[in-house]
Amino acid sequence: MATALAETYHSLNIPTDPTIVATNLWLSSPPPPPPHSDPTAPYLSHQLSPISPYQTGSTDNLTVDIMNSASPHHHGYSDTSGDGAVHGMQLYRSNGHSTDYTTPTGSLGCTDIMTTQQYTGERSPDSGIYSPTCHSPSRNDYDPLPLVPTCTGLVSSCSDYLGNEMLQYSNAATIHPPHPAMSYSPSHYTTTSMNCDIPCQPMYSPRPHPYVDSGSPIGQAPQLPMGMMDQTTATCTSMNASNPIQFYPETPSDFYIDTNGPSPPCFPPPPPPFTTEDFIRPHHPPKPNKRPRKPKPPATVDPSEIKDIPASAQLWEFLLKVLKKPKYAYMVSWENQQDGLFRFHDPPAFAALWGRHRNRPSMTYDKVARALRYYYRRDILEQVGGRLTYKFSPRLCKQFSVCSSSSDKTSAISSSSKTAKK
DNA sequence: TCTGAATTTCCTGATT
DNA sequence: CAATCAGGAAATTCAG
Repeated sequence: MATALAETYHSLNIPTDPTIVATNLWLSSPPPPPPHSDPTAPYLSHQLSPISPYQTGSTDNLTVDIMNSASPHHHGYSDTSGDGAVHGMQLYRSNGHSTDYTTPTGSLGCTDIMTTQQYTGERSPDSGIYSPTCHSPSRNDYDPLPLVPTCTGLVSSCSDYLGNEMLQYSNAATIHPPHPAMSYSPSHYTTTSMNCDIPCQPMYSPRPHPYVDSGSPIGQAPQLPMGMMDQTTATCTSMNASNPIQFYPETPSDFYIDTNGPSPPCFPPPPPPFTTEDFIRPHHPPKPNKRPRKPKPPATVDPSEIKDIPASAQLWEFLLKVLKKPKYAYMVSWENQQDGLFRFHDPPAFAALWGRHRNRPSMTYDKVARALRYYYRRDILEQVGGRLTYKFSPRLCKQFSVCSSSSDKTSAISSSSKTAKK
């Protein structure tokens, strides 16, 4: 793939750097920046990228450690650059839940996540190091999922969409195609290949953000903060293998970002990927009791979020699959797998996941819960006392071994459950 | 086209 | 007070 990239560069008369290797997205020693950048010039490897309002410094090779934290809502970030700070990361969380984030420099403790939270950096006047700070933007000035429409820097190997109500992590910079005429497919932002011949496609369709009332002057997703990448192996695979969440190493290996001061933009910004309307909470006027149903939106290209779960899977089957995937454990996880007891930790996130699986964008936890309650009478679930806690029935657990980690016979109950009395 | 299963949607009321 | 639970009722989707 490096050969293909080199050929592309050669065809565009773009110098390549021999130190670029397939698994290295970033270089450890950026060359000096040019004296100025020409927006019309070809993208040279040493050109600067635009500086965003959320400029940060160097970027750590972040480890998102959800499973191993004390709380399922706790996310730890490792300081792989070893300087005592976690750099250049933005965290987007829009599920409305309070979360406490801890970094090597201390607890950040953001609590208001009615809007997307952003963790941005502040440069220390002494050390020049950027340290994470917590920024909870107001409802009218937050940054709604800026990565989504630009699909820049997507690493497909950890590209599971965690969703509208879920978490998206980014490091500090944005990948840009090396030339305006080029575009990247998300699938080619792997650690081993880049290709420019497939049109860039947004990973997610633009969607209304549930936490914006109106009037937000959002026209263009802002560029993500830029910073010098101080890791040479900041790849998805370097993350906690049990929690391979979506990750956007934004800077291709052949770009360098100046952290020593403001930099002029070196290429035209991408077209506005969002409109204001994309982020306005859909208005729900008062409805009569018997309301006309909204027409179902056209099916997306692939509504199934988890590829190994058939779109026709029932909710309980979907649940079992999700429960098997550690990366979704922050949404729902076993409380006692032997007993079939599980608990939702992030109900909106799971609802969004289920909704996408079924191409139901308006899915909510309330609806999921209603569907789950129907399982009581079908002896698929049984009632337990705790909030957000459900339990697969002993029949299901015993008969189909779905509650132990041994075998997967979930397909067997599909047919049998169809005979259950309504 | 019809039918039934499995939700999905909306609702009211109770509980935490 | 908000979130969640419980369950009724009706609409929707889809497979057979």
